Amino acid sequence: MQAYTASRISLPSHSAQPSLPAAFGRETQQPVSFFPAGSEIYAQGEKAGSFYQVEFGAVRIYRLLADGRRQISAFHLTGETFGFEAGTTHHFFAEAINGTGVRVLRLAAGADISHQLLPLALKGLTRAQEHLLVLGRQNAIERVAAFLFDMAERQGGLRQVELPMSRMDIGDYLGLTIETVSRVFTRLKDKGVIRLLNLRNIEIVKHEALQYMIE
Amino acid sequence: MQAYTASRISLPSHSAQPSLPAAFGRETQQPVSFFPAGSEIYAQGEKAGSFYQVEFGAVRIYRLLADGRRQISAFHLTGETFGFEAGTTHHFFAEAINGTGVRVLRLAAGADISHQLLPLALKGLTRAQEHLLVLGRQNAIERVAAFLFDMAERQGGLRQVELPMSRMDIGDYLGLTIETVSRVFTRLKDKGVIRLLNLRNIEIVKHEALQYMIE
DNA sequence: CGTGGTGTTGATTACTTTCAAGATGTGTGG
DNA sequence: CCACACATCTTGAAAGTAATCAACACCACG
Repeated sequence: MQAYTASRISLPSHSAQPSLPAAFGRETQQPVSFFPAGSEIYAQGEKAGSFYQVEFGAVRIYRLLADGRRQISAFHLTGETFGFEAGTTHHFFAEAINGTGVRVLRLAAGADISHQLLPLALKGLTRAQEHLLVLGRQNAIERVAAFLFDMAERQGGLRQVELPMSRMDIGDYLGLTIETVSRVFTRLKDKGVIRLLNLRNIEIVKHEALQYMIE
Repeated sequence: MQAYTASRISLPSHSAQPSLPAAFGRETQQPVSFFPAGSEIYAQGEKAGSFYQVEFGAVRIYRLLADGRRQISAFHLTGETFGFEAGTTHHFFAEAINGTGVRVLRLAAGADISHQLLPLALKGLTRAQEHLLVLGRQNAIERVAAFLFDMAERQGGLRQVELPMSRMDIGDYLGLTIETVSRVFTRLKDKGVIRLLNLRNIEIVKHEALQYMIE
């Protein structure tokens, strides 16, 4: 059994203010905060009310069981938005996987941007529900295939895919152990479906084989 | 492996118009439609744009893999709302589990009720993410315990809990086979945690034991 | 060039599924 | 109201998949 305790590694430092998030008005503009690898963006139980846009890097959203088992419910890559939750407190943890730039968009009191948030929330809902199918009904190789397919798609559908997260993160996202994740990578490599360029970069050789695995 | 094909059993018939859904304005009022047990409310690929409130009965939301494996992502009981989705087409199937009354709330063109929908979408998102933890990181007995705990809570926290769905529905919700679900029910009964009043009604004898199982 | 963390591979164990048979429950028609 | 029939559920035995335990390899860092 793999176990964790949530740790606050360091505080973010503010940096420059690059590209404007297209979907939101100027009034919500905030500078970009930098979060070092492994640092906490928000914690379960903290007051919610902001949301966050990834400028660069990657973020994991997760929950813990009392005995330390961890389930990552989502990864967020550059350009993606996260952090909105029901109620006033966070139900999940958010951490930077690597050094990550995040634009914190604090909701002005009374500002009604629900018509902008709703599509994002619905997209997150659809994503979560699709992930339920993977965790509930697919085996190890299908889960990894679905993960790689999704990551490739979110990176523009290129052959080369970057995996900013560790095997342990992948395992905790797919409901598998790191050993099983590793074995499946090896199997996919031996089948010629993927090539392992290095630990964090893979090439999808047989895209259609991958797609076929996940239906 | 358990397999399904989605079937259209019958069409709904309109009936009386009881209680007003408190959260929504008069302009969205619609009569209650009755859906017989097993009938389809909407299908994957159909045009979305309405949402639905359960007046009585129960609904299952699910997805299918090409080979017939099914994952139920949610059950909806009396008073609950469902059907909002990202994009213009449904990604899921919705079926009445038993004879079910549903109020169909069609969105008037241009009507902006996103501020009413957002909390519902966020609640659904939180629910789905919590379910991810169950499917990804909990074993059979913990899954069933989490399910019973949730059902009890949604029915007012009473000792007696009604399970309107079959063992197969429960299995497809929890990512288990019907045999495993049945065995776990027996184990919980033998431990004195629950009593099986009949197939569709259980009594939670040791509420704290159930809670302890799911942390 | 060590050293600690991360990842891979192998052997064994454990849990859930699958296959199979029997029991229970429900609905229908006589 | 009872009897039959079909569907659903339960239980048992065997098989399969992933987890666990363990050792080793690789990589990044100081």
